[in-house]
Amino acid sequence: MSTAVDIAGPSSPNQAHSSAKIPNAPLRPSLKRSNHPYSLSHYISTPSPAVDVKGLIQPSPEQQRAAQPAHAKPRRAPSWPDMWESPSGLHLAHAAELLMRAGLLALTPATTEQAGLGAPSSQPVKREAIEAKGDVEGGGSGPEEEEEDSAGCGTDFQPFLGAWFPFSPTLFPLAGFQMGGGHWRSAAMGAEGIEGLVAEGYSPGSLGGSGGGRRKRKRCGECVPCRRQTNCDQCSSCRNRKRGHQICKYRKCEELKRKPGGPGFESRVSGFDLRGSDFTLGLAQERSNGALDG
DNA sequence: CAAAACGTCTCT
DNA sequence: AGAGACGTTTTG
Repeated sequence: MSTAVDIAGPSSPNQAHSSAKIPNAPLRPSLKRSNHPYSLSHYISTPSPAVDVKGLIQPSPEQQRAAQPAHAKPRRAPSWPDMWESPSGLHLAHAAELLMRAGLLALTPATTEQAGLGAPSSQPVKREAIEAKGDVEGGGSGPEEEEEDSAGCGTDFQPFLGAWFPFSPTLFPLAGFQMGGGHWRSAAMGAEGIEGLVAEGYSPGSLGGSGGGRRKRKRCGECVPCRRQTNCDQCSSCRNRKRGHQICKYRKCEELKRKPGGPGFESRVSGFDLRGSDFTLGLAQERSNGALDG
């Protein structure tokens, strides 16, 4: 088992059968790409190891081993440290900063307004375009991929080293990234890739900006509910699926529960702490409650 | 086209 | 405020 979180709701007796017909994948299929060799509890209990740039670029054998637990099937470059794979993306901000310092990752400047920080329109960048290219690495999506589908973060992209890592939009402001406009730049990524990434983002219309009509937001893919894979079959949403048109209450994305631009939206970003994030703390709490397995 | 699920409205 | 119903959007 990997990081697939199957946090039972108040009761989930029918997980086995319900999971058979439940679309495990979050709405964004690209989330399937994420591959987390570690369980959630790993990230909860294990402090992020100090990583230096050198280790980032040329991971030590120890790091490689750490990224590849014995039971984990190697579905990506084994040289890629697990810091990219944190389901919460906590390692990522650290990594990004290190990369930036190392000059390996440069970002195009964007204003806060452009980035839409704290604004509901701060949309994750759609990744289908680059996924099509990057599927080479971890692309062997076997059936077991399902179990990790929702472990992805907001955005994956393939950096210069050729491996996927989850990319949470909320981390960009932390690491000095400006992402709202979809403008980020990898030193090793050509303009084509960048443009593809940006261009493939939500269309203005789908952003609800000028389109006018209401648009659907998408699951973040990284919150606890999103990571849950089975419907409880007992909540009102599950029981009333046909008429309710609603996802299981216990799978309802935390992000979508919030009103866009509502209270807490911005503070979650600015108040994000690399070690004590809402997500991590929440998981820790869940774990202490026995909701998460080891 | 069907299924899934988000957004909004209405009711309690 | 929460739940339910339904329109609508999105995806395969």
